[in-house]
Amino acid sequence: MLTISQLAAYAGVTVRAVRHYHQVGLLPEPERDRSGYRSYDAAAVVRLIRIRTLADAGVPLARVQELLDAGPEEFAEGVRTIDTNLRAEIRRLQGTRKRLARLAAGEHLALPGSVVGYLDRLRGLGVVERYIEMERDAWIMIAAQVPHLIDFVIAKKHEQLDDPDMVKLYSFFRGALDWPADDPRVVEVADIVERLMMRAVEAGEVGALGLDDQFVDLLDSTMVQSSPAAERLVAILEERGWRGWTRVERVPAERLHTGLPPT
Amino acid sequence: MLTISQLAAYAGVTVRAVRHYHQVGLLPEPERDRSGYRSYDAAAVVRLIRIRTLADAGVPLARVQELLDAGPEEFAEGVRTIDTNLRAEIRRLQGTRKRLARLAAGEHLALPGSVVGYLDRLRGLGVVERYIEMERDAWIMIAAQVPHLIDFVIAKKHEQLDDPDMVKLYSFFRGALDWPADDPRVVEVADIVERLMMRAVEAGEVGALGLDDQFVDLLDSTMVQSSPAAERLVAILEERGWRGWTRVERVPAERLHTGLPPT
DNA sequence: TCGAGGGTTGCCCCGGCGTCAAGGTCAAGC
DNA sequence: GCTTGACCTTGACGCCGGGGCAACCCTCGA
Repeated sequence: MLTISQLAAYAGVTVRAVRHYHQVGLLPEPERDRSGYRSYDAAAVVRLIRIRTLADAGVPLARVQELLDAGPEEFAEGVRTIDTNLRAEIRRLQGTRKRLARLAAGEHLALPGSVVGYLDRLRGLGVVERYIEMERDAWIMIAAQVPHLIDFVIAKKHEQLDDPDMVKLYSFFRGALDWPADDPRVVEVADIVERLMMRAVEAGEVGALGLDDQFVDLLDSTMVQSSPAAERLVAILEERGWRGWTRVERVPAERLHTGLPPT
Repeated sequence: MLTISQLAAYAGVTVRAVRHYHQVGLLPEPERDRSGYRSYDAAAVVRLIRIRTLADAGVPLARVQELLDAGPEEFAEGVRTIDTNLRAEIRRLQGTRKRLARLAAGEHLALPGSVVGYLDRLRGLGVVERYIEMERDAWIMIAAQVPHLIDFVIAKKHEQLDDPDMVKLYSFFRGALDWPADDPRVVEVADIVERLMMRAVEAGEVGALGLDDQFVDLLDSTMVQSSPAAERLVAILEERGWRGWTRVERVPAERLHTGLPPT
């Protein structure tokens, strides 16, 4: 006969665990010897190893109980389910490994791939990292608010970037953050933006993304505060009858939306 | 800005979990709007997704805290460790799947492969299943008591089975369980056993496996009670000066051990 | 104006043991 | 025979990562 520690060691569990199984009724209490020690037979070994095999597979002890006391067909059915779950868990862990590797590589897991690709395109245009980071944060917020629209919106932005005027506008973010407010080039940029806005209105691109007003204000104020030149740019446009940036309005009447302009 | 449910949904966690992270200080409490609602920014999204990536990898929240607040090299080192653990966990689960399949197939996980092979050899000799089951239980107990010796002992048993006399002895368990006690063949078997024991003594095979006396008694009594013929066999041997079965003694003096005879 | 569907805090609950605490038993060595 | 140290016993509390629920507040659309 076996002592509890022999039993436990052979099955690869702790003595504490075996007693726990007694407590919850999963393993029947065996006979005791005259000193009160539990004394186990082969059936206990077999049952304990079955318990551990199932428990190692992540099966809750209560379910282990049911399975071991069930008929062979219910048992087989249960094991199939467990194995399916195990496979799923293995795949989940493999996915986690990939995400972990991306995290370690400094990738931005908070953004869908489409947005990352878009930001890379901006980087390719020479846009400074400071601006990219602002825009990235904005996209994170947008993706969180309207995740189902994000790929569609990004596709729109890519289309816009095919317009040379839009590329010129982005060149504003290549060095313009350092321009003084009275730099004459700011006026040139304003002209470009106005042309873009007119075209957007003509194309009927007056969508509402469903972003809340507060957030739009936040994006606009981030833009305005990013540099004196940016502040000036927005002021010029407002003089010409365009209010806002993220969501542009023609003052006083029509509410326009350019399909989500930069920050 | 995001509400807690937008944040939670985007990161794929529950609202409850986000609040839990606030409680344990893992995610800083954000600003509140005028109605007291939490209001999240992009940094919170990034942090939450990092938390989840690590937590999904099985990292305890306290360790997640340390990692996220650590320098890049400590972070990288930590991630390496986590990934190693993940790989180990995946391998563990794959092993569990195999064991589960064996369990479902009705295999005896409680026995090392060497013993299973030995029992199969007995089956091949035509030994009846009733006896095999008795012997299997005995081997489970032996394996549990002296796991480090089991393969060695089984190798010995295989050697013994190369002896034609031993094969004849096992043929006893092919039908002899049904023999009457006064069957003359029992005496023949006793002769065979005696020859085997003599040879074991000559070969100096007088080992002590370290099995406890109680257990040896149990095995012997199981043997004796298995059939009238078995009882008779043991009685004959005792008359001739051999006591015991599992651990044989030459009466009155030398204590012999045959290298673990059957049951 | 009202109800549905958010949000808030606070507290208890779970599984699967680990970890004491406070003793009893047993074999071995002196 | 006595001590030592390794084992055994029961019982109670601790741990993690939240889930669930109560009871209330806030906001928005019909």
